[in-house]
Amino acid sequence: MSKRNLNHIQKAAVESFGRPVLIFAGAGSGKTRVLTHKIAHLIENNLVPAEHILAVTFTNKAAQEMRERVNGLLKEKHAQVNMGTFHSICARILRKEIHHLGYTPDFSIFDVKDQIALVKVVIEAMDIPKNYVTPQEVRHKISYFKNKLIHPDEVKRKAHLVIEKTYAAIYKNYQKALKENNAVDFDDLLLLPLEIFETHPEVLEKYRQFWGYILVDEYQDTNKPQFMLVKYLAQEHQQICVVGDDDQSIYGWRGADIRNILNFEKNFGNCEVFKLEKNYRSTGHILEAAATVVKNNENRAPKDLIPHNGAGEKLGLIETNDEMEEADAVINALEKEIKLQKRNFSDFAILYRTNSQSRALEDSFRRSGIPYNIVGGVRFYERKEIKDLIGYLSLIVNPKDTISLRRVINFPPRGIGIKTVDKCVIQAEADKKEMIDVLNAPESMGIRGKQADSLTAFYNIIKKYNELLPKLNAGELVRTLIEETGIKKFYKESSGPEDAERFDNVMEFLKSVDDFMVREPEGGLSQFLEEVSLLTDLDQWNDETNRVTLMTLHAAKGLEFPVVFITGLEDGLFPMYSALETKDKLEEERRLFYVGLTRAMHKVYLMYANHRRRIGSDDLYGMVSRFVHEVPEEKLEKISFTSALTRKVVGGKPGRHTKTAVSRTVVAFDDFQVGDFVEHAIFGIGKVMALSGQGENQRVGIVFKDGLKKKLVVKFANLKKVDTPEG
DNA sequence: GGGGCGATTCTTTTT
DNA sequence: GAATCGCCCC
Repeated sequence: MSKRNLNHIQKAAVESFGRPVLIFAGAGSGKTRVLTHKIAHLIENNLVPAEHILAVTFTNKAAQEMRERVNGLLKEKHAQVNMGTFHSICARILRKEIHHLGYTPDFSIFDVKDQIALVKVVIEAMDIPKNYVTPQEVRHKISYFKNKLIHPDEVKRKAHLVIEKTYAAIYKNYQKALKENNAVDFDDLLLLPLEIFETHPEVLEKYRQFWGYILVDEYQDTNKPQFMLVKYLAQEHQQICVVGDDDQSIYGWRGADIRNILNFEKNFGNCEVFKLEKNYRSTGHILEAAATVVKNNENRAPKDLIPHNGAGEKLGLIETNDEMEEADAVINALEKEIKLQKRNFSDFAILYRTNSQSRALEDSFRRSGIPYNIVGGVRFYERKEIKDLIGYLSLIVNPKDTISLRRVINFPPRGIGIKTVDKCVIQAEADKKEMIDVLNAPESMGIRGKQADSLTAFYNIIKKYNELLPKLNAGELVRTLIEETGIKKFYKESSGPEDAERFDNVMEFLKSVDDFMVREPEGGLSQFLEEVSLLTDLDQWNDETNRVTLMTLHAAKGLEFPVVFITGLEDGLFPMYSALETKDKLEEERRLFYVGLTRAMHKVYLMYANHRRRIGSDDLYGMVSRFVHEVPEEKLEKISFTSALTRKVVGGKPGRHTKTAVSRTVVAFDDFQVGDFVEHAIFGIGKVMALSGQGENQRVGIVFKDGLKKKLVVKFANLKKVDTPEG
C-alpha cells in the first residue's frame, strides 16, 4: 500500500496504534481516505487480522464503498472486514444471540408504519379515551425514550401528568406486545444487544475478543445506545478509532449527542487526537463562506478549514417569485453550466430541506427532459404493494407477527373485515394461542360461510409456505406465493392505472429477491427480509449514471458534487420555524446549511422564493433565510432571473386537476445565442445577430423583421424569446 | 359485516 | 397529494 498521497497528519492518524484515536475530520479533508488506509494499514502490518476489525459506517452504501476501497489498497487476499451500520451489525448480533432474551431468531423487524399499527392495537386494548393520544405521537415518544435509553419504568416513575402516565403505560405494553409478536423495532436493534451485553457478560466477552479493533465513522451523529455499544465493546482493549466533525452533527432530533465526540477524550483517556483541517474538496470562496457561517455557532470545537484549491467562483444567489420559478431557475442555471463549463448531469446535486420540495423540481426536470434521480421520499420497500408482499413473507417466517397478519389477512380482498379479525383476537386471548393458530377453527368463533372458508384457506397458505421454507429457495417461494394468494390475479384484473405500476413494482421486488439469491446463495428468506428492512434509498442510489441528483440536505451528508444548489432558503423553511425555538435547534439547522455548502467542489447556487405553496400548511411568504445573510456579501454574486416560462391555465375549471400550459418566452440574461428569434414590444420579431457583455451588461445585436438593426441592453429591452420567426 | 367513497388530516430531517 | 377515517349503502 502506498501512503504517498497522504499528508503528514493523515499519515500519522493512519499509523497511530496502541492508543484510542480521535480524528476530527473537517468537511472534505480526506476522512474516508484516512479510514480506508488505516484499515489497510492494520491488515498489511499484521496488527489486527481483517476478520477481527469492525468498521461502523453511517449508511450501508458507505460500508460497501469502504470495502471496495480497502480491497483496492491491498494486493494480497485477506478475510473480509466486518462493515456496516450500527443497525445492520446489531441485527446480525441479534440473529445469533436474541434467544438469550426469549425471542426466536426469526424475529420481524418493524418499520415506522408497523410500529404505528402496533401502537394502535395496544391503545385499543387499553381502555384509553378515544383520540386522547394519537398512535403517531405515541410512537414518536417511545422512540424518543428509547434513543435516550429511558426504560418504561423510569418514564412511569418520573410521570406527573396524566398524559405522561399514559405514555408510560402504552410504552410498557408496546414493548410487551413487540415480544409477543417476536418482533423488534429499529430502536430495539440497538437496545436489545445492549441488554444482552448487560445481562450476559459472557456474550459481551465473546464479541470483545472477536472485534479486536473498532472504527466508527460519523461519530458526531451517534446517540446514547450507540455510544454505549462502542463503550462496552472497546473500553477494555481501547483499540478504537473514531472519526467525525462536530460541525456536521445533524441528527440531534434522532438522539445524536454531539457530546459523544466532544467528550471522547474523557471517556477514552490517553487517546491521541488528530485534526484534519486541510480541505481538498471546495474552492476558496465556498470554503470561506461556509466557515464564516458555522462560526456563528457557539457550541463547537474551535477549528479551521485550510483551503487547498484556488478561490474559484463566488456563490450564486438567485431570487424567484415562487417554487415553480425556483425550479425553472435551477434548470436555467444548470443548462448554462453545462453549456459554458461542459459539465455532465451527474455533476449536479439539488438539495432541499424537506422531501416535499422535490415535487416542483421534478416537474421542471421532467418537462425540460433533463435526466434526474430523486433519492429518498417514499422508499421502494415502503410502497403499499411491496409492504403487502413483505407482510406475507414476514408472516411465513415469523407466524407470531400479528401486525403482518392483520396487514395481509384481507389482501387481496377475501371478505375478512375488522369484526372477523376482532373475533380471532378474542379467541386467541381466551385459548392462550397464537393468533395464526385460531384461524384454523372458524366454527369455534361462530364464523361461518364465506368468511370461514377464507380464514381456513388463508391459514393453509401460510402454514404450507412456512413448512416449505427450508425446502424452497426464496425466489421460487415468492413466485408461487403471488400466484397462490391471488395477488397476481388481483393486479392483472384491475383496471386502475396505478395498479399496473404496482404490479411492475411487485415484479421488480421479485427481481431483487433473485439478485439476493445470486449474491447470497446460502441466505434464507429471513436474511433477505433483514437486508430489505435496513436498506435505504441512498443505499440503492446509483451515482454512475449520468443524472442530476435531487435529495434532502440530510441525505447529502458524506457526498460531494462539482455543483450544488441549495433551494428553499427561506426563514420558516430553512431554518424551520420550529428550529427558532431554541439555540441548539437553530445551531443544528446551521450545521445542516454548512453541510450543504461543503458538499460543493466548484460552485454553489443559493436559491429562495418569495412565495411558496405548501400542501397541508399555509403558504409561506418567507423572508430570505438568515443563513443567506450570514454569508459575507463579497462572497455572493446576485444572479437575476426572470421566468423563462409563462404558465397559463388551460381547459377546465381552476382547481385540483388544472392543467398548466408552459411556453418558453421571457428569458434571463446570458441565455441568448446567435440565431435566436426574439420579440420586442415595439419593434416586433427579430433575430439575434451578435452578443456582447455578460450578466446585467449583456447587449444583443438584433435585426428586426422590417430590416431595422438595433443594439439593445438585455436588462432594459424586455425581450421575449420565441421559437419561430412567425412568433 | 364488508366495501366503497367522500371528508379530513398531515408536515422536517431517517437508521 | 396521499393516506387514513368515518359514514352510508349493499
